[in-house]
Amino acid sequence: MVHRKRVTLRDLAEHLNINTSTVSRALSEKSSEMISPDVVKRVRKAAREMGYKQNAAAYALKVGSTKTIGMIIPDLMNPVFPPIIRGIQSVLDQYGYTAFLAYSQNNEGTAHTEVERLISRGVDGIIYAAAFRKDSVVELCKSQGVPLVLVNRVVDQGDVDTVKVDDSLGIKMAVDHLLELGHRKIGFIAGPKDISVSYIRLRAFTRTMAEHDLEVEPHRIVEAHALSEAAGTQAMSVFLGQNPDATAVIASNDLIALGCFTALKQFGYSCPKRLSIVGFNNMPYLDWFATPLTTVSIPHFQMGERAAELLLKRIKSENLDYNEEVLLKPKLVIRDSTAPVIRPKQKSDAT
Amino acid sequence: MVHRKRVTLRDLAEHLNINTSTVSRALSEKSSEMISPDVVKRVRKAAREMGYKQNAAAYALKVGSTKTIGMIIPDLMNPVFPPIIRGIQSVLDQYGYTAFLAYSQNNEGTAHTEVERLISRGVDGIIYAAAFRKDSVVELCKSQGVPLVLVNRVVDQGDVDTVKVDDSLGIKMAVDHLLELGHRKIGFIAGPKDISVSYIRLRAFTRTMAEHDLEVEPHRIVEAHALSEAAGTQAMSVFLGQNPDATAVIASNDLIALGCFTALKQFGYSCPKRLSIVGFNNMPYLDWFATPLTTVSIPHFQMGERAAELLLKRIKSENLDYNEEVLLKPKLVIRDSTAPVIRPKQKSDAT
DNA sequence: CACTTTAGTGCAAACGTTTGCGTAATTCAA
DNA sequence: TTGAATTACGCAAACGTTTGCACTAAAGTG
Repeated sequence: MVHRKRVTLRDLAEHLNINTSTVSRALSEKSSEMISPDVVKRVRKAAREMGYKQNAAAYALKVGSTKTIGMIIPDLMNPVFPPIIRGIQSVLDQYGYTAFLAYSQNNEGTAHTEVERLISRGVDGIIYAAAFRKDSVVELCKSQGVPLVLVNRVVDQGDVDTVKVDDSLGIKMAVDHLLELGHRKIGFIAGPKDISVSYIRLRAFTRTMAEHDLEVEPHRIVEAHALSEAAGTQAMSVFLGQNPDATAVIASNDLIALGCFTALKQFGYSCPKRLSIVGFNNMPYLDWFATPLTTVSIPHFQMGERAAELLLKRIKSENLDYNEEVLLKPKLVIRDSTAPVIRPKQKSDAT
Repeated sequence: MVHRKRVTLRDLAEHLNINTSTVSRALSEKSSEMISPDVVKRVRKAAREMGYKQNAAAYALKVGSTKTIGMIIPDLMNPVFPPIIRGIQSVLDQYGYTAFLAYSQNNEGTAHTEVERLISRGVDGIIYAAAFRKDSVVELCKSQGVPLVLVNRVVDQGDVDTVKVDDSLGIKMAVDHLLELGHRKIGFIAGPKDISVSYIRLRAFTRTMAEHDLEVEPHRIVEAHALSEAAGTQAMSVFLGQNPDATAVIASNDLIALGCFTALKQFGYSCPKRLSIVGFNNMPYLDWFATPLTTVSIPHFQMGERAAELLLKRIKSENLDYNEEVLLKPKLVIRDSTAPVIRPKQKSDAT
């Protein structure tokens, strides 16, 4: 019994000998009060029995809203994003919205085309978790009148809704932690500086150090070409080459921090004995690692929730000019990759 | 410059002083050959300049195909699924399809309602990675005429397209590996038996053992109430309670295997010295773990690809009766959680 | 009782496409 | 040059909804 044909409003109407408009109104929560309670009851009963499902395409065409949104993340393989996505969807579900998922692959060009695809699909709004500091996507959305909220990564020009965590505070906590452990020669493995989080975290690092009257020399900072594991080991290799005396590094990212571990191993150094490492993001399963990573934790799920709430609000209000910023608090989770500094007996301890 | 109104076919037609049907045909790849090359060129140029984007809702309403599919997974937090999703989308992208993502939360009821939602959204097909052995979703899809392909988890009744890996072979490899290491007292932490993978893997375990003339007694098998970490430690606790002599266990799942680790720790046992563990799935980042898990690896990404290909094929052919099964090969990746058995000096070594 | 108001329902247009069919203009065969 | 075949395009219907408006019948008002 294959029902290739779905049951439509007209089918219901004919079956009940009433007009399709009455059926439509009876089914709608808001307009059902125009209709006599008795009819409403009969219509809904018939709808249930005959298995009526609203045709989303027809609705979208008529009303102009698809009840869908698009979300763009850099890469699903980065374990940071699944919780964010879940957060988004948890609130979307409550309002009958559904989400498309697309990837930027850390490339603004593909992000742009993906956004175009989503807009062409008629999404009511977009959550963008892959922004570059200078990003054409925000112009695109603005020109097309599509609500947009940025999450995690933000954009230099200020007039757009954003949900982010206080990266500066996070880095400050990391630095303070290392200082308390006695570290002074601290390095920073930054991410690409065209991504806001990389930039902000790096600046927060130097600023916090400065507040403690610690000058950070240029060779203490090296920039990874991506927020990835591979880029991390590459960057850490050059760092270790030019900083044999460093006792700790902060990585812009957990993935970069992992990369640091393998570079460390290649140099025959051990963590945390020879060098402490702290990451950023608190990705899942870190507790299981051989040397569990000290890292600053961000409220992934909550970020998703707030972003979705903000977007829905913006979709409703039709007021695109206003922009809001919600700032979430990070917190430091201390594990085994950081330890008190050991005063070297000699200047160099080439193992 | 907020363009709240999108440019439509009619806008193009009026601007060019031709009929909308001509515009439509000129833009379509297939029917553009009915139109003079000159007109086609002009239309496409104008479309580009005026920023025309096809209205997906209108197209869907008219043609009946939304060029979207739905995928249902148990839970995004399970690190096995992101690669599968990526695989699916990588082939979907090539054909202009987009995917909705929904979660069953390992509950057939919610899976059912999610599928209904997706169908109501007009998806052209569904990829279902969360099936139970007896699952109403396949009936639902069949009755609604919606193409369905199962991935990873399959269903008892046979007539539905599936992409799966040879679980039995995977377990056989795991058992053989343990036997080679000298293990004989091997346990199995099974998953819920209403999920095909749990059931099949368990059966493969007892069968393979039998092939080696090893009877497996009932107390050697305990069933976790879910394919999750928590369920794993719970099950492993009862296992250890009733099997003080066991030297190895196979877990139905990496997540369950992780749970086994913590149960082990609670008993003060060490892995692999006291007990070897092997998992299933080869989730990401296992290499980083304190004791890297020996596990059977499945081709996640490829599974996604094949599932998408199969679904697209089924969507095109309109032939719902036929069903196909693609079977992928697993392989064993040996890490540190398995080691040769140590012959106990005494019968009991209560630490 | 004659009237205005109100409640309940039907009619028809519209959303932006696609596509079968008709028709005018062009080409071809003879 | 004439008729048939072909090419290129326009006309209009249809997909399944929603919604402003018109209409009927009942209820309320004086």
